[in-house]
Amino acid sequence: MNEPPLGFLLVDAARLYRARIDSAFEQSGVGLTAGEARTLAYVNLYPAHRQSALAVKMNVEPMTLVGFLDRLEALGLVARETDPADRRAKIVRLTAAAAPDLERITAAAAAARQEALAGFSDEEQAAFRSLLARVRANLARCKEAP
Amino acid sequence: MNEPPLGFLLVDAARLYRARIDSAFEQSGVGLTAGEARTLAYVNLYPAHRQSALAVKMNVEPMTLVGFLDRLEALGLVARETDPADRRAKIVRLTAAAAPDLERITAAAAAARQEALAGFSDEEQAAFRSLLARVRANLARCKEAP
DNA sequence: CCGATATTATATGGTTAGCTTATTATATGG
DNA sequence: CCATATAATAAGCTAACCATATAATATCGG
Repeated sequence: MNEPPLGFLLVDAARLYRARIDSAFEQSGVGLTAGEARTLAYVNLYPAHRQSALAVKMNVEPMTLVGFLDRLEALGLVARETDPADRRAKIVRLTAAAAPDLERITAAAAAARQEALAGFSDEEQAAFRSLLARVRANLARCKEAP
Repeated sequence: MNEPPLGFLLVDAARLYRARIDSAFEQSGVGLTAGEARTLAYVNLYPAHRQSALAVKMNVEPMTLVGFLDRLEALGLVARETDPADRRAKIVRLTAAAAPDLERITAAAAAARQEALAGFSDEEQAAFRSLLARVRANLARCKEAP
């Protein structure tokens, strides 16, 4: 019996993962969607970056990021400060209020990850991570051709 | 330097993959989105199944499948036949017209896969596929708990 | 046989996460 | 100092999902 092609596995797995994350966040009382939480985590990971730089890190169009940041800012979890070196640009920072949410996000994400990787040895987890990172890099690179 | 967590890699990779597939389909003249093409490929993979069975295979809600099939049927690529054993149910089949499109879809998907897996050895490809299938199975299973 | 319950597909309507294109404000190079 | 580039954003679109409700049909208990 033929199996679904690899691309479908990837898209399916990602959709299920996102759904799992969404439900984990809903349960844990953090009022954030997967995309918002992802953005918050990236701001934490790359602090004091400009929006455009953050968008590059996230492999997302700047306009997509604007929406996420709008909501996070409205919730008081991030702040946009005008870059003193360039008044067009904005520097994105976490606020103090973000810390507890970030912690719950991290916990929920860890739970989801644990379920996704159930039955994986440490080596398998590392291998999966590394292969996935290479796939992502391949696809991100081939996006800059047109 | 910290790296983005695994879940984000997965979601990012899938988004980039879907975008890549969409552009490949657009270029190749097949007027299908990634979701529609995925559905068509699943119909090919699991022929003469009921919609509900197909939805299970695709890990999608029945209502999501309805939309995809509506469009594929309007394009004349699939047909819905009433199941003689149960007049509520419909059996989904490919039409003869689907063959060329299916071929172009397969080719476009293969091209995207090749880009995603650039630099992978055969062993790495197989490993990635197998790990991904396990992740998908884990997540699909843990979806039936609530 | 009959009524209650379950199942199959679907209509309706909403959400999330993206995108493109155009606009505004500010920088910067000639 | 003007032309062009860049940073964020506004506006509006699409795809891909989901949940809830409904109509038709099956099925099971009595």
